[in-house]
Amino acid sequence: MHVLIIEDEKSLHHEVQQFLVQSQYLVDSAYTYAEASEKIFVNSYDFVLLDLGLPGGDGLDLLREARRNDRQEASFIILTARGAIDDRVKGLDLGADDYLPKPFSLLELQSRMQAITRRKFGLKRQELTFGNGFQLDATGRTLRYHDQDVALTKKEFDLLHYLLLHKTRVLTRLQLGEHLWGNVLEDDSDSNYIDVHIKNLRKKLGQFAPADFLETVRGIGYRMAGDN
Amino acid sequence: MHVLIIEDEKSLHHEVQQFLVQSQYLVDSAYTYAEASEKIFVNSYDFVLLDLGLPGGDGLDLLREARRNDRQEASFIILTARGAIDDRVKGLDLGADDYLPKPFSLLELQSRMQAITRRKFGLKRQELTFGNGFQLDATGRTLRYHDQDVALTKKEFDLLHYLLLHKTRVLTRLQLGEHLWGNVLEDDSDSNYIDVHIKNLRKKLGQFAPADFLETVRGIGYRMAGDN
DNA sequence: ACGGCCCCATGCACGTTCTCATTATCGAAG
DNA sequence: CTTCGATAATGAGAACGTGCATGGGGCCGT
Repeated sequence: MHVLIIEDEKSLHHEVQQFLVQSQYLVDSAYTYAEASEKIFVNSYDFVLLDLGLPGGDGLDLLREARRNDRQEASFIILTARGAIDDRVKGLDLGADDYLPKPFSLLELQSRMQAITRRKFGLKRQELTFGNGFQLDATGRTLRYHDQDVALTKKEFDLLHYLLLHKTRVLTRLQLGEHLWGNVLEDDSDSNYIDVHIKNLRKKLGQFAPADFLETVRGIGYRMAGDN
Repeated sequence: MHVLIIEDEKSLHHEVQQFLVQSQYLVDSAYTYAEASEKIFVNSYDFVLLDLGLPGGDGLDLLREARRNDRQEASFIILTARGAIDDRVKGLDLGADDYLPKPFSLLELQSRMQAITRRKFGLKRQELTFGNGFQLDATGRTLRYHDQDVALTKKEFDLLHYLLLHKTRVLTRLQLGEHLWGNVLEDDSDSNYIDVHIKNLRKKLGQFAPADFLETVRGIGYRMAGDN
């Protein structure tokens, strides 16, 4: 999951960053309006944490811009100073997904992000199931097949998780690269490392059950089949 | 175990503090509302001892704030003046775990804390068992393997105890650092002292039985496996 | 002052990720 | 049905990152 932190206050920024990195998110940083604007335009994120009191411009403009051309599918969480109710209302009007009054604890941030993810993908529980017996727990970062653990590396897990969230949708290598590796859009790297990870994933899953649910869509990308 | 004492009356505060430090807790202190508020938001605790008659604000607000979308996983124990029944009721309503009418004995405090710990982790007895023959007694701070004592240092014991309480859950170095060393998040110490303690622990336990129940989760942290 | 414990620095070992060369497979066109 | 170009899968190994082992120094309590 690719997250952008927009916050000018250094220590808070750093704290949140550390926490998210530890929690296995892929984190980008912006400290000013200009920086944020560029990154939002160039990259594609799953979450944007947006502080409003930015040097160089009104943070809400960023949200407005991003929502206008829906190239940015990120969920926005607004970080407001305590009591700035106006900003909250305006933010939610503009399509923010949630707001978080400062000061907030990291646990709270985490649970909001999880809640948003669940809402966004219409999940009821934290676990994702697929392929007749596999069960992925995003919080514990574990995968099980009928009660036995399946050991995956970090990248393998992230890849599987992302495919699973967008089940039945075809994901291009570009999209996977952006959200899981933070690659910029245009670098058409002739590398095939995503293919390699797909292969490794199939191999590991294949030890338990035929991994035909992870389909190749020739010329486009990969896709996780829905259950039947 | 990380404890925050919120109490403005100096001598009582000091007395409790001394006692808890002696009992091998990791103790933080707050004497005012503002101080308490900051510490609660920055750190993560296992217990918060909360006096309600605070200078600078109503202590119940702290509890309310903390409980609003699980900001803190800490257990709150409210310290009430004798007879202030209203506060007790309000406190328990807001999700306090217990209350303690002043004056109270330190032994009583200790037994309440132990009771809460047992409740929180669903334990019936005081002892935690694991790895086919090990038995950890939290009160006596002793570890035995089939009736023979295993000598552990303070940090080794605390580490083992904490992992055991959260059995099957992966604990990051960050979490261990916060709860056992009281580290704040931002010091990104690239130190490996937690690894060292893990190693020493494994070595000591390994003298009695294979210590494979203490698993490494690469890139994340450590985890105590459940018994089979 | 002494001993033990805790923290830190270093070097090594191993697992993970990525690159590259090669082989297999697909799909369109003849 | 066959051929051919494009695309994907594979295997091997290089580069990188992370955890583990070890020993020394400093700090604390006795």
